[in-house]
Amino acid sequence: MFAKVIVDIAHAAVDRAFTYRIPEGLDVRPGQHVLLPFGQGDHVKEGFVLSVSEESGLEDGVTVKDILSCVEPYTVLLPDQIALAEWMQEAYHCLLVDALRLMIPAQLRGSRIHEKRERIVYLTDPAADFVSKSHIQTEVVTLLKQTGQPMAVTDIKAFLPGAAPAIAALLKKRVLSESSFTVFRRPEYGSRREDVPELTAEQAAALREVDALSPGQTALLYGVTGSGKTEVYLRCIEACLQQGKGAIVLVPEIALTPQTVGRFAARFGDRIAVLHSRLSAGERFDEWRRIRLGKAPIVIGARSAVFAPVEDLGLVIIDEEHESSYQSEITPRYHALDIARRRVKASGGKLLLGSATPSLLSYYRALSGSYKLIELRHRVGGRPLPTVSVADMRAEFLSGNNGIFSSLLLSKLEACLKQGHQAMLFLNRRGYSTFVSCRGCGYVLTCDNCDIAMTYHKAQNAVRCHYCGARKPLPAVCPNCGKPFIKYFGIGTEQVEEQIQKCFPGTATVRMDADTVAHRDAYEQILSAFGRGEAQILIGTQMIAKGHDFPNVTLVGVIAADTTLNFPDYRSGERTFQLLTQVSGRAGRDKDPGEVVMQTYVPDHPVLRFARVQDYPGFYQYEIAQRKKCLYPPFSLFIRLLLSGENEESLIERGKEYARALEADLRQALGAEGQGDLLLLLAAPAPIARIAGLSRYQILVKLLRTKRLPQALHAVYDFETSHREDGFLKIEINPQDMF
DNA sequence: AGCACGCCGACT
DNA sequence: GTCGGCGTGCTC
Repeated sequence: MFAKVIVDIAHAAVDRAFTYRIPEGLDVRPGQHVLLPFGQGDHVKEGFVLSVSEESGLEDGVTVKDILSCVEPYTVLLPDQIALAEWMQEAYHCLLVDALRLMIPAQLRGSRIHEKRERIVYLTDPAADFVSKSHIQTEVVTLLKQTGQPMAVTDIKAFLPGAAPAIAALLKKRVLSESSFTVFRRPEYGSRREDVPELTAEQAAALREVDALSPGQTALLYGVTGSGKTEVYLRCIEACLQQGKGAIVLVPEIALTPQTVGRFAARFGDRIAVLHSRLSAGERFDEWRRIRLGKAPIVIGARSAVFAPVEDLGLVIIDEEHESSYQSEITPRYHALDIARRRVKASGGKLLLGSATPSLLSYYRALSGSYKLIELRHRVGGRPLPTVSVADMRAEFLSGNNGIFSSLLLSKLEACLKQGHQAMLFLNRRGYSTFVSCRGCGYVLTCDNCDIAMTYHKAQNAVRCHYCGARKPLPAVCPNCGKPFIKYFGIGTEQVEEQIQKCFPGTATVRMDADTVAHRDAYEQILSAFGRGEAQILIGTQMIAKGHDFPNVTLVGVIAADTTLNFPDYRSGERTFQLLTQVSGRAGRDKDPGEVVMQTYVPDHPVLRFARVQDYPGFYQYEIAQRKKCLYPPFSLFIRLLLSGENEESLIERGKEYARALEADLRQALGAEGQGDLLLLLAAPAPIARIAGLSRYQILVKLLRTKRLPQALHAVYDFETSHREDGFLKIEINPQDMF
C-alpha cells in the first residue's frame, strides 16, 4: 500500500504530494499525521496523508521510502477538510500546507503539547483488612474505603497533604492499583443560568423557515437590533443536535466574551467547545480534540473556527455576518463566509447568516434569491426602537456654539444624568485632537516614518502616529517657522472626556479605546465596571458599538456621525450605516425607551437620513444604486495590488511598469471578446503613501463579473507569484479597506 | 525549508 | 595544491 503525503514544510518547492510506502502492520488512512524520512539526509519530517492507494503510480527508478509512524492514533484531518484545503489552494493561490495548517491546532505540529492524564488509584481488594505501622498509609486506605470508589491522586493529596510517598508504597505493596484517564483542559467561562424564553411569533416563524431550508442552502437572518437573533440561533442548534449533527457558531473575535459563551454554555453545557485566540496552548489543543473526538458537537469561535473538525456538519451560524474581521488579513486571505458556504454544501448542512445591518453583498444575494431572506422586524417584548434626532453642527456653529456638543445633546445628557440613567458617547477617533498645526505658517505635524498627521494625546503630552505607533513630545514652538503658535485641531475621545468634566463636573466617566484597553482583560473590566454602574458615561471608539447590553443606558450620543463617511473607500457608506445602527442599538435595551443624538455637518446625507430612521432596506436601495452606477462590488470584482519599498522613486517607477505588465496579462487572459470587462486599471501612490518608513503604491483593478473571471484571477495570481521576489507585493480581492 | 553538489578565490 | 564561499537544484 502507498500513501500520497504532503510534507509539513511551508515552501512552494515542496508543496505537493510525495508517495510513500505504508509498512506492513501500520494503519495509515487519509488525514493521518505521520512522520517520514525526507530529503537526502532522510531527516524526519512531519506530514499529512492526502490519500491511500494500492499502486505507487511512480515511474521506475524513483526510490520510495517508508512512512515511519503515525503521530496520533486518529486522523487529524477529515476527508472534507482535505478537499476544502485543496480547493483553497486553487481559489486563493496559497500553499496546500498553509490551508491544512488552518484546520489543526498549531500545538499539534511539532508535538509540543501532549494530552494531560490524571492518575486514579483504588483498593485492589476493597474487602481486605489493612494494618500498617504507617499512620499516613492507614489514612489513605481508610479514605478510599470511605469513599468506596477510585480517587484521583491529586484529590487524595488535597485531603491528605504529604500522601504521595504513602500512595507509592501502597502501590508497590499491591494494596492499591492504579489507572489513568485523559483530562481535557477547558477554558473558564461563566455559565449563567437563564430561563429558556418563549419564542415570539416572528422568532417561531424564522425557526420554521430555517427548518425548511434545503441541504447546503444559505439563509440571511436580517433582524433589527434587539429582535432576539441569538435565541433563534440557540433553537436552530438544538434542532441540529436532535438530528445528531454538529454545528459551528462564528462570532467576531471582540464579541467572544465569557458572557457570550456563557449563554451557549447555559443551554448546551459541555457539549460546546470554544476556539479563540486567548486560549492557552493546552486549552486550544484540548478543545480541538474534544471537537475532533466527537465530545463537543457545538463549536463557538472566531473566524478560524470555521475550519473546526466537526463531522457531519449540520449547521453553521455566522453572527454579525457583515463584520470585516471574517476576512483573513494574511495568506490564505479567505473569507469565513465562503469557507462556510463550501463546508455546508459538502456536508448537506445549512448556513445561517445573521445581522441587523447585513453586508450589501449578502442582502443583494438574499434579494436575488441565492440566499433565503428571513426577517425579524420587531424587537422582543415590543420595545420600540430608539428615537434618533440629528443635531446640525453647522447651525450650532452659526448660532455661536463652537463647542463639541450640540445644545440638543447637552440637554438630553443633563436629563439622562438627572434621572440616574447611563449614557454612551461614541467617537471614532482616539487621542485628544486629530492633528496638530501651526497657526503661523500652516505646518502640520506629521510622522517621520509615515505620511500621516500625528494625533495629540494630552494624557501623555505627546503626539503619536496611529499607524506605526511612533511617539514624540509636543513641540513648544513650530518646528518649521519657530513661532509659538502650535495648536490642536479636531477632536478625539480624550477631549470628549475632558469636555464632559467641564460641562458636568463630578460625573463619573470611563473611556474605552485602543489606549485604555492596552492591557489584557481591560476590555472586559471596563465594560463590566460600566455595567455595574461605576460610571455614568461611557466614552469610546467603535469598540463600544458592539457587545453587551446595558439596561440602564437610555442615551447614545454620536459626536461626529460623518467621520467615517468621508473615507476614500467605496464601502464608507456601508460602514457608516452599520456603525450608526449598531451604536444606536445600544440605547434603551430594557424598559426605558432609548434616545440617540447624532451630530453631523451633513444632516441631509442619504446615509444619515436612513440611519436616523433605522431603515436598512431603504439604505440598501440607495447604496446598491450607487454601486451599480459606479460598477463597484457586487457588480464588479475589485482587485488591489499593493507594492511597498524603501525607495519611493524606484517604487513609483516599478509600480507604473507593473501596471503596464499586469494590464497586458489581463487583456490576454480576458480574450478578444472580454476586453470590455476590464473596467479600470489605476496605478498611483496608496492613500497613505508611507507607513513605518515604507513607501506604498497601489494598482487598482475593477473587473466586471463575467465568465472569463477565473482566467483573469489566475493572471493576477500568476503575476503575483512571478513578481513577488523583487519587493513587497500584496494582492487583495475586494479589500476591506484601502489605506 | 534544508541540504548536497558544484564551480571560483585566499590559505597551509 | 586544498578549504570554503554560497549559487543552483532536488526532495517520494
